[in-house]
Amino acid sequence: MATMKDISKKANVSIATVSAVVNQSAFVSPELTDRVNKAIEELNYRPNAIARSLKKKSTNTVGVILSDILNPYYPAIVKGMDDVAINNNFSVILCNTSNDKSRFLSYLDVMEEKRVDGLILANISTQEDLLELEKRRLNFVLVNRRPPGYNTSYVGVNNELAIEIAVDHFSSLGYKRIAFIGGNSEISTSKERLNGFVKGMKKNGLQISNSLIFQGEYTQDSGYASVIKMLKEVQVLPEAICASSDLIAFGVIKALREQGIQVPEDIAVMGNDNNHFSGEFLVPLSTINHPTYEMGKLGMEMLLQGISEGANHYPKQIILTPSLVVRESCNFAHREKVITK
Amino acid sequence: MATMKDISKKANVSIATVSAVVNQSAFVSPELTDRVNKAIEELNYRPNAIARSLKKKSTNTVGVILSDILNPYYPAIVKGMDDVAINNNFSVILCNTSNDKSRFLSYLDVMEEKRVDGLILANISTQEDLLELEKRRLNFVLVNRRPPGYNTSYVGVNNELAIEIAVDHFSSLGYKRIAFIGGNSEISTSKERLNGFVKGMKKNGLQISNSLIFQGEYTQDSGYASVIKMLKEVQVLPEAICASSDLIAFGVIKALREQGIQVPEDIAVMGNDNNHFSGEFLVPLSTINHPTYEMGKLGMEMLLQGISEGANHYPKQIILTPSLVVRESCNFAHREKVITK
DNA sequence: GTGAAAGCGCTAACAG
DNA sequence: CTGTTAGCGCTTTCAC
Repeated sequence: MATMKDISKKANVSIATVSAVVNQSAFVSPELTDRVNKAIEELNYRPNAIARSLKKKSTNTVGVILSDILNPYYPAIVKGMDDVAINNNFSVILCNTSNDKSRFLSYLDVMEEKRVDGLILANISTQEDLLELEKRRLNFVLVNRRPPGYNTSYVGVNNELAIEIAVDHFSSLGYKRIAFIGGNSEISTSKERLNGFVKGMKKNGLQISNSLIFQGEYTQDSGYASVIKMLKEVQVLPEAICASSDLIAFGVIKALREQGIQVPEDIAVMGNDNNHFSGEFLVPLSTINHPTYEMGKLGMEMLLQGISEGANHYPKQIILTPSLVVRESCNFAHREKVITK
Repeated sequence: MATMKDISKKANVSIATVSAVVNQSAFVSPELTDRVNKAIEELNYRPNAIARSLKKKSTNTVGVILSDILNPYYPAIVKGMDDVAINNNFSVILCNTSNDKSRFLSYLDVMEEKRVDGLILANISTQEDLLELEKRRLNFVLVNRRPPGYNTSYVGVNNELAIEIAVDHFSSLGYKRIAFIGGNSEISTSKERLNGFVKGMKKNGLQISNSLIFQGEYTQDSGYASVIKMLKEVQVLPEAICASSDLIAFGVIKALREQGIQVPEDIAVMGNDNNHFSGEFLVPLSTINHPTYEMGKLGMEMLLQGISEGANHYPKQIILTPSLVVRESCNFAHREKVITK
């Protein structure tokens, strides 16, 4: 493959001149520019970004690490990131850890060796992982999840508020006995959502029953399992269920229906995050919308800004505001009946 | 950041020796190995993959180009690719064209400049795009879509068979008047699926009515719009609708329901591709399963094999077989009634 | 077994 | 304005 040297020979100019026209980094007389461009054309020359990176000590590529691309929460985030990356001439290396810690660590190694200019991570919930990350000399911003107390570059949504809104909605509809079915308690978003539940219940003067709080995973199966568990353990069923994610809500509703419990007639259900398919679920899901595309977009913008500003960068956090989406899973006029087993 | 030179000084060995122990590319006495490793530890050294790439003329990274990460068909494909990439010490640069041709071209440029070792493309349907691709000196394999007549490295699913299976299923249930609602007719999978429809209808001795064949996009909105169009244009409604993708089927069912037409009681609907949420759609969708994860996995395996084998590589095509998934959207005992407007 | 040295393709002083 | 040159950090002969 042709190199600048080949071009310089062919065009009878110095290699520096070639570089200057390729990068438009200095004025070159129209005549020479022409000769160079012609040679480039003829030899089908492409600058070698690897060589340039070695010299410039920057790669114009960033890594994106997330835990599970199959979770429908992420594709929009990734799209947001990719859109701004390409607009700024950056490439993104995608790393899908599949929730595997050792895989996460090996991605970190690779990213460091490949000298990415920065990293966006959507999978950091613990101090431990953060420490691991900070060991590397990498620019980074966290997205969606964050360890407790973390207060530098981050963009996420107000998870606490999300569930508060959900509880408010339930309360305004007259529901009082409300269950919460959450995700993995290690994950920051999951904690924040549970906090939001507690806060919302208190705010509305509603009583919290510990027997109606469940934690599991951010999956449909987990939501399903939690309901089965609840049905077994609890004497008086809740009037409404607040799920920590739409995927969980899907599982919840599935389990309920299989047990002959109608949604929303018997029990109301709210989701959270506004999955692409929530509107067309077995029963159209009322939920809380999360601006995921924005999150990815802003995350990447923040990272690139950090990269270009270097030490002058002033770190910040952006917290996006979620909003209520009313559909059919909890619109039923509330009755006073209490369901017992 | 420490370099091999730093290590070599600190450990009092030559730079070549450092390289040898880092890469285990030659025997080094245990003593020197120790000294080197100690120095590496102390200086927190990380090999510079950029420099290595420049020298070795290979980057251990591949590009993946696809048209729309938001389409639920792709995440599993990407996961399959990423899984095998990491296992082989490769990174993947994700490129999401958003169906934008100029963006596709600029991705190609970038991939060439960044000297990726290969490319997987899931968005190539036309001769034109293929030509554009072949201009670059890049190893590549096509996945999912392919231009007519293309017969080198490819992995996809038997789209024709998929729809044939769907038609067979309808036929076995007694449905005769069947509509087909397809995607963009430019896209290879879309054509193949339409062919499968025609083939299946003929095979089952069923009459094809051109007024019952629609093309649009692989989206819910498009499926919705096609049904509205059909309802307006057609005198005698079909008994069953064969959708080219689940997303389309979602739109179809939504439109039908809004018009007061029950699925499957009034009209049966089959999807295609087995979207993650098809089982929990408003009406659980009977569909055809596509092994998407496998497709990504095999595609990446094929590419990496091609890369390592170089000119000795013997190109091939892998066609995965889809399978019927029966749920509720076309199980209704068929009645002889004909619906007219 | 280990070290010296050339060179991958490019950028950026620095001279002229 | 244009050319010369010294590296960027690493791999890889080729001597010793």
